Amino acid sequence: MARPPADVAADGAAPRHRRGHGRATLRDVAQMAGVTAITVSRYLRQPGVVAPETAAAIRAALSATGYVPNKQAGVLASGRGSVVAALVPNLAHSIFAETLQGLSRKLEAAGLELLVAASGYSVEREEAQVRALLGWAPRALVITGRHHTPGTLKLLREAQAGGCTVVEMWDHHARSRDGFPQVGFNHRDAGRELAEHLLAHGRRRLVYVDSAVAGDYRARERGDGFLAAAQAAGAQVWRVEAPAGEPIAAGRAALVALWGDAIRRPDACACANDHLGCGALLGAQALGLQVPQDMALVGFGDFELAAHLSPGLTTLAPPRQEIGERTADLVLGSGGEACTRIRVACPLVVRGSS
Amino acid sequence: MARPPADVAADGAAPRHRRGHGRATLRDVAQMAGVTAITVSRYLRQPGVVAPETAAAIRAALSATGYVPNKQAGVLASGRGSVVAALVPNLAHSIFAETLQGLSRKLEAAGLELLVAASGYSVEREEAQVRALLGWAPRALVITGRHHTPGTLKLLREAQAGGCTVVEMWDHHARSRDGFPQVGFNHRDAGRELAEHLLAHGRRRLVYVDSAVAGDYRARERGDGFLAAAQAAGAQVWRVEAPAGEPIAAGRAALVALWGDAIRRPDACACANDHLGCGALLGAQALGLQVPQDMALVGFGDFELAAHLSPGLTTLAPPRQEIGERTADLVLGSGGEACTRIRVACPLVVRGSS
DNA sequence: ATGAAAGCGCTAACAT
DNA sequence: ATGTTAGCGCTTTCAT
Repeated sequence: MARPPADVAADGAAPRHRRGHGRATLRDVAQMAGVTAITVSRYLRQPGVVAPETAAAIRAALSATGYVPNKQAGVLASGRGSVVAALVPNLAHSIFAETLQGLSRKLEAAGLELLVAASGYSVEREEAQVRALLGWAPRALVITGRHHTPGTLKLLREAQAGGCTVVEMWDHHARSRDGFPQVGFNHRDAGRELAEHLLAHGRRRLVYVDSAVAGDYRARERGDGFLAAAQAAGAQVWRVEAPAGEPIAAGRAALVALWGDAIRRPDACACANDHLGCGALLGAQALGLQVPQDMALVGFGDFELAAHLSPGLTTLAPPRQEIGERTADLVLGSGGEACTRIRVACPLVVRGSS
Repeated sequence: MARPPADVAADGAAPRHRRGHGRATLRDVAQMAGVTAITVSRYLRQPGVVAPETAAAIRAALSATGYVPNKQAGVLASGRGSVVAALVPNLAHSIFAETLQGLSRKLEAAGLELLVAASGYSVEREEAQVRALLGWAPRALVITGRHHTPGTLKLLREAQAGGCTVVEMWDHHARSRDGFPQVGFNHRDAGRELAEHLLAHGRRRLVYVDSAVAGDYRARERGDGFLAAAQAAGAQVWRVEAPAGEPIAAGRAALVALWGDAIRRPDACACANDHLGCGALLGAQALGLQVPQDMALVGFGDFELAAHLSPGLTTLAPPRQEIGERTADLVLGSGGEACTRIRVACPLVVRGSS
């Protein structure tokens, strides 16, 4: 243990209780090395500026004490933090988890740390989390999507004004009202692409199975694009909502219900995501349908399962990790300051289901 | 000394160098409310102790300024932080992502925040990350597994001594040399259980396909348990390593190689994880084998894919989210201080592949 | 119920 | 190349 018992009598006045948590501080290291705190501080940041002998003494003291710098103090004193805060709907969803992994990897290389929170697709929770995250004075705040409460927007704008880089990921919109940097793709266009694919294959009775998750507006927008494109082509098209609950089972149930409706039976079905899509595929097979002959199926997300069913599920493949990496570039300022609205590709992956 | 109000109009005289990042502080709020900073601070923490009128004035000032408390300052002054740091091998692996989601959800409810990092299965990177994370004086440090470098162990012990709760998750060992709280299950036992299942079904030529990831010692330990149990039963058993690269393809390749070896062809194959296992299953099907007649297959992890192939892959289902939740309980001190070594169940899920 | 003083551990600015 | 001083924004302790 490095630190002498709680108080020092050199002061003359009665020392108050020491409040620290007992770990070695810069002063402890400095005393041991026979210098003052600022010298150690300087050594830590630019080892070159201290004299070689001093450096050696400091190195010795550093390892003898097992010194770990207190970052809160550093941030407070310097005004610049090394934390990046990221807010996603759910940490476990593979698309966001992979994005965070990409983000984390690049940030780590730059010495930044990642503070995360999950909003559960609720904009109210999102606002509370943004407030809490901003309390750390992060260097950047990465948020999912472009739909936020007015309160959140206010917080984001203030943070931005205070020098915090704000990035919206997983979306891309040419005329976004708030104007934050973005890294993503347009979900309306994505939905449109799925419809056009099905139309090109001769489908004329299209249905969009929407997510049951209330706050998933990106799924909703894909549906909007899907419906618009199908209507523009003069095809029949409508939208249903998947039942709540476990998404693969929900997709299955949705498909069974759709097929059961003899009056308005679709010949193609687009699902809001690949979980629903794979469920629908499994449901179709359970019903003995031929996919894609009886029913074409497409999804969104390119989840792992989609590639390994047979037939495979046709889907759109967002570059999950790349979104995180490009976001990190933006945060690090190495992405080219010129373009702060990055559109990533979201290619169609055609498999057997369509 | 006296800091001019934040919104000074007559700022001209360059009032010292102000180092703050311009956001409203407690003092700004206090001035506007006609009280001092400490009163606002108290109001924030225990609204009941201030007079109703004062409270009203403070509330008004709070929302007028859009005050966001600076947590670094709070932690520094109070000595108790609200950050929990978590270190996993990879944020994108579903098992860890779900654990983090469970952890995050429970911590959020308690007002704690989550700082994450990914070690990439490297104990050296782990040590660097632990050092960096401890710099935030976290209330708790959650780490994956019980194998660490001596340097990491030293850091962990010092942190623990300084009041930081240290938890090892995803492992459980009765006589762990370092003695940190744990939340997990024993991987040797898990491997043994897989072997016993296969032996009980009459298999006598068993192979364990180990992970190619160098630092995945838990996979290695499952293999140890698997081999020990098979040997104890007098069965033939050996271990191979999956090829490096994308794990489903690797599992496939491993199975093809195994079947191709006519001299030592197994009748059952346990894979280090379900990615390899599903790959092996797909490989067996590609070869035209009957699963499980020609070859029984088991995996580990209960990844989503395992349930949806046909036949389904028999596997061990670790309670991924529960591990995060129980870890949170430990961190929050609500898990019952009595037992700091929590063993969670990891049930065998028998499907068609065995 | 509110305030004043002190200081958490560190770094920016201004010395030397 | 190293030290001194002041202060980041907040909360503690001790007063009123």
